Amino acid sequence: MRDRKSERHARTRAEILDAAWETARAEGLAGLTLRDVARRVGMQPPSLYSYFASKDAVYDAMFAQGCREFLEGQARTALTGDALADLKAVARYFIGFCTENPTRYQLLFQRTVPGFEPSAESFAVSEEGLKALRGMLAGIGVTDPEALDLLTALGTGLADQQISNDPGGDRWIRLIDEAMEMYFAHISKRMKAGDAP
Amino acid sequence: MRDRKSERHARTRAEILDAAWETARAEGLAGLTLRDVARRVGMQPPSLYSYFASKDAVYDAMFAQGCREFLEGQARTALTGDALADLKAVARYFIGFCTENPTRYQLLFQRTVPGFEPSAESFAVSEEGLKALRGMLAGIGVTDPEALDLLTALGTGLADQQISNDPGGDRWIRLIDEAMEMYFAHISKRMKAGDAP
DNA sequence: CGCTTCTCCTAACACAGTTAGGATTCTCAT
DNA sequence: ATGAGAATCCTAACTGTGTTAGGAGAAGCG
Repeated sequence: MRDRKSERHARTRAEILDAAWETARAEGLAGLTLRDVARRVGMQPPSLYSYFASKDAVYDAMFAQGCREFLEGQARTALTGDALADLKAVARYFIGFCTENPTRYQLLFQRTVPGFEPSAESFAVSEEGLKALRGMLAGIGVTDPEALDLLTALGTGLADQQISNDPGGDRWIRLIDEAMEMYFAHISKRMKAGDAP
Repeated sequence: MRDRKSERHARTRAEILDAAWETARAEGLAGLTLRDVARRVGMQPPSLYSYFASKDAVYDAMFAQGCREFLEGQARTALTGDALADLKAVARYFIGFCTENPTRYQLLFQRTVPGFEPSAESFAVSEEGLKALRGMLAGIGVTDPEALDLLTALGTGLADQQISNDPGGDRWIRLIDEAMEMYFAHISKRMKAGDAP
């Protein structure tokens, strides 16, 4: 039978989470206030504690939700088999995801919230996303951990820069393409050199 | 004549700043508390307001000090004239500076403190550091803004990754070298291609 | 209908940054 | 040396934060 009680609970929880995202986008991640969230959903602040054990639990739920969104978008990114083109597509997706919602990026990848650390549960979701990303790259032929680190550094660096400079601009597309070409040339050369003796 | 009054003021101010760095390193940047700083220097919290107008002013002073430290170290980085070697040296200095004191890096480059934005004055010091860095790179032959963005992204990405993975390790030296070789090959190719028609 | 459980409330606490206002002490020209 | 003036440092108190305690009322289910 339908469990009306827990359905209602989940619905309210989602409502609170939405309100939390609203405040976070408006006031910044650190500017998020339980009192503000409560006002938005028409409750008194302590009432939120029926749905989240603490403010950190709210951040944690936002984190997990962000990871899930990342995964969904990732699954929609079509690959062609052309390594360089796919590399560009993955990078574009990643940086597009980051710039689309800087608050979310900040929470997921910059870990900029004062004392917050994702719970084991949420972290697992995050790991799943990374695994999928790594799978994509392996499909392209990038498996060397050092090369992967290089690529990761390039990706997060570009995203950071993009967000702090002109989020929403499109100069970054050129920059990403250039970066990926640079990276592709590098690993191609290395693979030709035959690093596995 | 010696102005004993302002000397004493400056001395106490420096003392407070040191205490602030101590707490920041121990508790994290966001965990810095005026009450904690006051306890460390043997004062009551409100007394700090004779030296700093607000908590943000403390962050601001820390920011400016960090920038000055960056400049000093930068001036000590000797260049040889060999472009690739110099590129590596600059990158190593940058990332060494970042990993040496992650708290300082966080304040200077990640801007992770809740509502803090550096004042115009402190920001000027920061700009001076960037100008010097840009000068170094120009000396090596890197002036193309897009190439510079690419390099910046690579540098901050590597620093971020290094700090969150194994600060103090030395694997990053290899990674930096590899990154700089990759970057150098890229701009060399581009310059040969003759991007200036 | 009656029992249980959940929801949401008010009151209050601890701990931030910060302000007000007043002793005390230091500095320096007279 | 001494008194005016300024700087230092204090206590008390305010606002806004997250959070806890405890209870009134509604919702759901037999």
